[in-house]
Amino acid sequence: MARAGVTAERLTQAAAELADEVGFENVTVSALARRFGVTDPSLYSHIKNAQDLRMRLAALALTELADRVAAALAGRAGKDALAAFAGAYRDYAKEHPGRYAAAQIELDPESAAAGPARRHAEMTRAILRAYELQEPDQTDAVRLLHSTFHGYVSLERAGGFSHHPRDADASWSRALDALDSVLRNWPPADV
Amino acid sequence: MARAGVTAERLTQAAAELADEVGFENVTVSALARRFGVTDPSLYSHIKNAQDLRMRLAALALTELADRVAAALAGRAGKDALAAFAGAYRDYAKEHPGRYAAAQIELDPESAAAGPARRHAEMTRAILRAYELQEPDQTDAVRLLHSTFHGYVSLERAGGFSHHPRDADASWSRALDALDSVLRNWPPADV
DNA sequence: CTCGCTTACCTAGAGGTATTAAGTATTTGC
DNA sequence: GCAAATACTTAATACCTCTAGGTAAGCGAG
Repeated sequence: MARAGVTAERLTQAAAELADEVGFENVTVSALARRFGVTDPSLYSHIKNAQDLRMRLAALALTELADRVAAALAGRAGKDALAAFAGAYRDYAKEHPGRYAAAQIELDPESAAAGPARRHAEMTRAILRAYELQEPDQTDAVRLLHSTFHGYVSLERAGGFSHHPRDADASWSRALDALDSVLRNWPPADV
Repeated sequence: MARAGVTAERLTQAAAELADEVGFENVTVSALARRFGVTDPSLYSHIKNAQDLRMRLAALALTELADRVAAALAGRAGKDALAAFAGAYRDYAKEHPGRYAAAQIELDPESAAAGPARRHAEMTRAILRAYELQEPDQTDAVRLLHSTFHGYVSLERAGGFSHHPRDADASWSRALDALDSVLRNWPPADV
């Protein structure tokens, strides 16, 4: 009996493909073992448990997403950078819905802060450079941007915009206009 | 053997309590049956299947959330209304994390459009009345508001803001300032 | 009041997933 | 070419979902 050559990396990669095909919630240890032609318990030599698998998948997705955003951001500033970040973010979610869903799970504090999550925060701060915001406004703006991007993509994916004729792309574009406007003219507290 | 008096309504209510206690993903038919002191199959007289139960729970949560928001919105306009809506929304998510998670699942198009989902859209439009936006700007603004609220609450619940000293309440307050500012001065397309 | 219908609930069981324990086979390093 | 490490196996437990078929409790009509 030849070995299947399973490693944690190949498992995570396969889990990512599976997630995009059947949805994150249907990524199971069993389905993954089936895909590799081995029995379920075989996978426990490589992963701790199902939760560990999901966290590895989340880390993969966050890293891929950060790579995309970083590439899109290169050489841009101001609204250009804002649109590039947002576009890369939204496109990734559309192309890889399962991975995007995985990226939303709460990963344990240590690995989250250490790993890819901090890259996202740093890149969002990079966008803001051109807008010249000082702390704590910068942190507030990072949170606002992240919330809007994630919220929009999240609602769009859940079908929240599909029952209305207005094009989701158009609304997205206007949302970016609005964010740019608010960043250029960041309001003082309690207007 | 006395009857337990299970009905679809009591099941849904219990499922909501269970969701807040153990998380939406841990709301199972078995756990619910246990809570009512009956066997698992007994519940299938009242609900179609596990998915049906989740959808009833989602509908309950959406209705409760809409009720809260409607109450908060009464007699307010402009930024006052904006803050009231946002506060009710965020508070509900904090008090009832399981129900809030349930409210995010994709329910089938018919029941979604017919039921509570449309109430949310209508109330968000009510906020905008004072800002006097015309279509399609109004739809774009509705989507922006919803995205921001949902995104912020979602990231906050996932612990996205916990690794930074800046208070999540303060950032939230500034986000509302920013949204108010952008609504009062809605930018034309492609600034 | 009791007969019979409806409905709530049960037992039995099949099928899927997660996980541990303990064993066999395969590869690798010396 | 052997020993140690590791990949993978079967076996078994536990939980969850759901169907089929049966029992019993409550209710309306005679």
